[in-house]
Amino acid sequence: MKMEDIARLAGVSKATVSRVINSPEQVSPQLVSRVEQVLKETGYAPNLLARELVTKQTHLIGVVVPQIGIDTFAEMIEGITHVLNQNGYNLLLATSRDQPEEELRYFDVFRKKQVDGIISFPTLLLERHQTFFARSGLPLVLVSQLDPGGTVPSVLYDDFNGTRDMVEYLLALGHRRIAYLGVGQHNKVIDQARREGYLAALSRHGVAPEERLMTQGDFSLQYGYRAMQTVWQSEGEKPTAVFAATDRLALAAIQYLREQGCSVPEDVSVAGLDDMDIAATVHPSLTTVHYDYYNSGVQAAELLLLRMRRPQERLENIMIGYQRKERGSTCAVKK
Amino acid sequence: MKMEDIARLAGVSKATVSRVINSPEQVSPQLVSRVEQVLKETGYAPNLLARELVTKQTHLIGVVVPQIGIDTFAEMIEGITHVLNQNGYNLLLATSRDQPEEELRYFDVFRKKQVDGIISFPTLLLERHQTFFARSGLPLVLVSQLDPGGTVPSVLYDDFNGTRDMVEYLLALGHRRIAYLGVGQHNKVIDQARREGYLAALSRHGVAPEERLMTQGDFSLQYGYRAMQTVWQSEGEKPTAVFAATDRLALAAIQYLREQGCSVPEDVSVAGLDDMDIAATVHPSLTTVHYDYYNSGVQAAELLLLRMRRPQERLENIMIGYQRKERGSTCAVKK
DNA sequence: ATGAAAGCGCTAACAT
DNA sequence: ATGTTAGCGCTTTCAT
Repeated sequence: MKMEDIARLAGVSKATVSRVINSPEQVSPQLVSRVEQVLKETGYAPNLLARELVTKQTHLIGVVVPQIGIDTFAEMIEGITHVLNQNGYNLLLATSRDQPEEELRYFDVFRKKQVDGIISFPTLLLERHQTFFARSGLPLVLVSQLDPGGTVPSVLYDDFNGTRDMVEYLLALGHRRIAYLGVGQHNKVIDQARREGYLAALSRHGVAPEERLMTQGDFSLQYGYRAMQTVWQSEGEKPTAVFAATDRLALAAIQYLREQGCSVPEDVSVAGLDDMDIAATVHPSLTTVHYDYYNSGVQAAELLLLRMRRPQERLENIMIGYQRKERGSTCAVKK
Repeated sequence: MKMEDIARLAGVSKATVSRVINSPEQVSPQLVSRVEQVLKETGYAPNLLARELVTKQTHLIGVVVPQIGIDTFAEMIEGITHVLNQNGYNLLLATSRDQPEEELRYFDVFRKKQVDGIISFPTLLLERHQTFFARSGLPLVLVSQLDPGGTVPSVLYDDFNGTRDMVEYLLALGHRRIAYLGVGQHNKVIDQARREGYLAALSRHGVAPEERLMTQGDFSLQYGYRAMQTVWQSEGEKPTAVFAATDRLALAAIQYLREQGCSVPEDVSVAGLDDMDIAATVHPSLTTVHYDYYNSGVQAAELLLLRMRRPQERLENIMIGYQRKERGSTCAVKK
């Protein structure tokens, strides 16, 4: 069923049907109701591909994230989806599985699909990203990372200060040997700011970092467990506290420590970062750094909407703040 | 930059450019390389809208889920995405927020966008769903729910038996007063099978269900906490065990019990359902019913692919099995 | 206010 | 093997 059929059934021209659908105020009331009648009866659905080919607006936004199954990403996508849908946009979702090439491949698909804009959570920015940013002419927003070229606006997490703050908190509790469980292997950028925050806190308090207390891996619980094990079995005095770059790692670390007959927080304090919703529910409740990931998605979507409406306007990056949550998995070091 | 421009630059016709892109074997090697040269230099990206308008294939699959931020949904979407991307399809993602009307609205958008197929995790099937299934002519797959009309294939979770099995396990441990924390308020269908499984187990062992021990709510931790509280404060003897319809509810219930000075599992056993990945990591580790949600997404996507390739073939529903995981949050009832 | 016709960028049948 | 041409289903001038 196409527009021409509707036109014939209503005894009008294609153009009139199109007007009834898109700008009924331009058509006489009688014809409007006559056409609408037919529209109802037939259950006509306009072919948006055809419309979009003409109008050059697809109301489609391409979104790339490393994964979906991780709470923080899922929350963020939920925020993006909400705002975008609210504004009449649909989202084309893809996962890069931590591979920058995959991400670029999707950028290309998005471009061919004529998306109106792109939101991306990059793993690692390659030179080809820059080329794409410069050439595509598409409205873009980055999450969690800065565009070295300075043309694409970003939504950033204040990981450096969040981590520094938490580690200083541990230092204030009297801890000196503080382990760092990172995620650097897969996602360098996510790890970097946290690692630097950790080091900054130590240096500020005159504590020398020890390689054996620092690990890097991925987001998995298995890795968190093994990382804690590696640290725990390393030569030298045991750490009295652990900062994990994500809550999941922290949870896995606590599990390992518990199995070693070591209780948290009495023997070892453990702090995470993310504040996933169950962090306050489990026991011991997790001391962690809270970020509003849902909101970060909302901000990213709104930033993109802004960019699309006023392409030339210079936009500020948005920094997502943190809150330190002191809960049950940390306490003062034993004398 | 359009195809015509490429044609001009390469000194050939539009049709030849199209052939070089879509079926180079039909073009002489010299022209292929000449055109490809130009394609490279210009960084030409074909407008897929135009192609799709002609070929009537968008390689787009519409996916609707109630939410994204819940682990189980996110895992499932990850499975869908993986298979679909692997097969050259992209996914158009929407969330219904537990509203059947929203879901139908997206079905309509999908249809207009000319998607090649739809995967939906319905909250509640209305009559209009049936109408859509019958009229749209689109390849469809349902998750977690049966099509009453019997035309749309489904991927189902064996919630009835999973729950029954787990509750029988609790009964075998000697528990008789077993609470049920349900999710029925928002998603009737998800709750129904679990509730029936619970009742079936009780009835099989001659235990009369008690209204005061059964609640219904949503997926949130807050609700799980309040539900446990309601049950705990109800008139009558305290339950010795709790079956929660999801792990999240179980975790929240454990938190409430702990705050009441009640230890799990010594005083009260608690079992969940889902086996979210941290279920084995937290303490006490959670006795639960395991489902492979990622795989359910894979199955749904493959079922849809099958349906799209052979539209008339009658397809069997797929049942996702369960595994009972006996862990630390349950034990035999105290004598 | 309405209709006729051109055109969006591509594919595919047909002709050469 | 290559080019010409007619659509795909819509929107949007431009006439009337």
